[in-house]
Amino acid sequence: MIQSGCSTSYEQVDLPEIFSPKAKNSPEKSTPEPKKRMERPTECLICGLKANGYHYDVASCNGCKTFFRRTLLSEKSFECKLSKDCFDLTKRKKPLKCRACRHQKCIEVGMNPLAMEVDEREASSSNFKKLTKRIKEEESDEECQVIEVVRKQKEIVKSVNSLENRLQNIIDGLVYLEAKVEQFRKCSYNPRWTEFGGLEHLLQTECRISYADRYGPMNGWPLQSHQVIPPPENGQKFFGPNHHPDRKHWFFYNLMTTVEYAKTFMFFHRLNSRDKLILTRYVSLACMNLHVSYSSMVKHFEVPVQPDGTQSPFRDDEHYSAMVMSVAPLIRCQIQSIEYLLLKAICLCNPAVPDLSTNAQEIISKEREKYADALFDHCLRNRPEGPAHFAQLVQIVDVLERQQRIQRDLHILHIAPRVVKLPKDYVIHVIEDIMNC
Amino acid sequence: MIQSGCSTSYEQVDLPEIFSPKAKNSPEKSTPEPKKRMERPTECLICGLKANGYHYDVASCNGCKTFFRRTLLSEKSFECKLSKDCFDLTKRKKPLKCRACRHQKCIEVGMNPLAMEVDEREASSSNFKKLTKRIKEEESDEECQVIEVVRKQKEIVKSVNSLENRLQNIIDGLVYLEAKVEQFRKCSYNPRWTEFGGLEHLLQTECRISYADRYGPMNGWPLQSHQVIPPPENGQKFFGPNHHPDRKHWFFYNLMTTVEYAKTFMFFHRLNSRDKLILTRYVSLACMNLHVSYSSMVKHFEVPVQPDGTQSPFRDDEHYSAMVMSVAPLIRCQIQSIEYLLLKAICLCNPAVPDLSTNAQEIISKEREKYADALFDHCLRNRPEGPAHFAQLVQIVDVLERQQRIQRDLHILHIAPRVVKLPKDYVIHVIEDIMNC
DNA sequence: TCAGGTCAAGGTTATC
DNA sequence: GATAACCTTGACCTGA
Ligand SMILES: [Zn+2]
Ligand SMILES: [Zn+2]
Ligand SMILES: [Zn+2]
Ligand SMILES: [Zn+2]
Repeated sequence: MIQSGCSTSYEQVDLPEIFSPKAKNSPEKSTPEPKKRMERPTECLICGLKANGYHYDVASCNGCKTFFRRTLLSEKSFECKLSKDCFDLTKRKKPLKCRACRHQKCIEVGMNPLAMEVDEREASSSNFKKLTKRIKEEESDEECQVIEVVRKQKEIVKSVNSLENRLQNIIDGLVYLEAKVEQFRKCSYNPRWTEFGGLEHLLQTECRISYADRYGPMNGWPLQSHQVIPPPENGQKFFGPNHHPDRKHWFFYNLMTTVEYAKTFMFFHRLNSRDKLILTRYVSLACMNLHVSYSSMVKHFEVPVQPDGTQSPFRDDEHYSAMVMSVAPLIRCQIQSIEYLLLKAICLCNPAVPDLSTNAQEIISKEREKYADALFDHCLRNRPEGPAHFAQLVQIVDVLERQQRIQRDLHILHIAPRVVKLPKDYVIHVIEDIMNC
Repeated sequence: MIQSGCSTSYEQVDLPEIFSPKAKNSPEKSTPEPKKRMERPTECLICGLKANGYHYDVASCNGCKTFFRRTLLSEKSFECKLSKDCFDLTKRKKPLKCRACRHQKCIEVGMNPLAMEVDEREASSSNFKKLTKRIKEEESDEECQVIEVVRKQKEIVKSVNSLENRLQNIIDGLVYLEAKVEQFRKCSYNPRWTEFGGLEHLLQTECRISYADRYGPMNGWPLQSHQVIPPPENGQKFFGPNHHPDRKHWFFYNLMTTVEYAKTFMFFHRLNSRDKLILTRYVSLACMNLHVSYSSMVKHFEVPVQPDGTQSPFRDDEHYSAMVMSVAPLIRCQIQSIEYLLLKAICLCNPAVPDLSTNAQEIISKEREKYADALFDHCLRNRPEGPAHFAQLVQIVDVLERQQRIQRDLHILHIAPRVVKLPKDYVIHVIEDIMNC
């Protein structure tokens, strides 16, 4: 099952398999290979000069490393005085001197602020907060007084920059969140899926994303290839309450992760319980699909690999077509990481979900607008054919919508009837709650 | 017979014990130790912070350890901008930041560059050369001069470097040869031992080591435990011309291998036939013993294990003692692979073998010197107590000498009389030629 | 290896 | 335009 990245939810037939090694031969593949962390990097992904290693997870030079750290920990914000492409190396061989563009590029190539070791002082009094804290709705909270003073001094500057900053903050927030989500997937938290409550329970309980910090990464991941149990032919592996502390049930875990992802959004907490339930029940599958499809694309179209190293091959052409359904559009428009993040937020903020209260519709609609604006702005700045590209990206939302409908239909037709016959403690409630709607 | 690694040469023979662990209490060692290395060190002798162990023979912290290595291997020299007492902890509680004084202090407290594992490139750095040379010659220069002189001596360094290269080449050659020898032992070449000519024939014929390439490894080795025929109680297994193509007579094969090993040495071909015969007849047994004992040590096997997986268990304490005779000293001094290789070459180059021509004595003597020099140098660089360790290693040659004498005496007393009575095609000539001398 | 730290060099801005 | 005060940068250092 590509969407979960798990070929074994209950058994192999439940949902179409979408990935296979065959997929490599897809004629659509033309992504330029981003270099993997295998060899010594040669070129700084930010400025193009000689890289001297990986810094904050990105092949980069010493200068860009220091720059990223400095700017993140500083209180300043920058503004490009040219055309916001000073570090676009497709347009020029050498970047121009521009801190705004340089910082932007650092984020775009994926510099990870979580790799930074900041103490509390630093973390609380700096730009770091912007990138690592979720964006605060309209006005910023009170921070320490020193910063308050600084802010007042720079009020004028700020108002000029505010829109740009706001969009940047949105992106920074999503970048940060995604990093946390990935940590969560890799962490050793692994509840017994059959004992885990349903969606409602998931929504009522505390946010689990931060468990990653408490639990730390799963020991021994990624697994060695001989440890990776191939998905059994009969698909029975995950039937029943078999639970290995270091093996995750990825369909379950990815769905849960997506719900936790939703729970970190500020607007989400302005919804009432019923709306929360309705929204997550509907959108989680599509969000998860986008997540897994994007990961697959980034990994060059191979079988999706979960953080533990397990793969989910699929069996036939039908499954293959089902996969292409959401992966192909991503590849076609060469989606980039920030675009993906904004798109996922847009998927989450779906005001068209049936049965939402009017209030929820309003809130969610406003939120979607925010992310859509940010995506549009981002496209304008970073794509030659900005508006057209934006339109292409938005179409992906429709694809995801159709895809999740198909998956649910298949589940209801083929899986649910079997699940009914299963012993009660064989049922994974989160999956059933989400898939049967 | 443990020394051959085969308890079945012709039959099981008991060797008397002549060597006991007591022998390790060499009376020569009584140097007054300046500082004991017994307990965990608490304080870095250079900077006064918490030491995390001994580095380069000195209780020191990780920082000072790293600093010493870096500065020694660098070409730079430093200069104190204050009064050369920045690391004088009697004058201040915390040292000042000063690389000149820190490096100086490292030398003063006795950090030993010979404990550094440097490759050739690194070793050619001037700072390293200077300090190692000084320590070797036990000069006590004024420390400040050391660094001054370093620059002026860069030319000398180059000539010293060539010696280093030569020593490294010697080691490289032995490492390569050993790999070939091991291949040979594992290969499927397995002549009928009773039809095989004697030592003279072995010397006259082509080098067999390279047969390994032609024959390839023996199929099915190592044998499964159920395939390993336990040595028969009566020791008759290898009596007679029984020959299995995939079972080797290890006493015969190991001796043959040792002669082939000798034949690969350049100096060996400068000897006349008579000297070749005399030399190999005498030294092959000891060389083979060293080989088998070392393998046993490496494999943590009390009983020597042959490449096919067969073992040679021994029956009682007497056999055990006989084995310990040459294995125990190896374990005691924690012999390392390169030391073993050099030691084996030294064993081979024995100018004291009776009846050698004067010419041969000269050649062999020179050769032994070469390997002994290399071993000494290697100990100096890699062992904290280099010279003492070297002495310990050389003592092993004496042990091997006594051991082979005992083995031969036993053979002549107990085995040879029986062999005489055997049918002619039951005799393994290589063994008889070597053991009856 | 890659975090954070340091600081000389060079650039920028403020002031005269 | 000169001078000083301040900021930015990145090579290099340190240690886990
Ligand atoms: Zn760079
Ligand atoms: Zn710019
Ligand atoms: Zn120290
Ligand atoms: Zn000093």
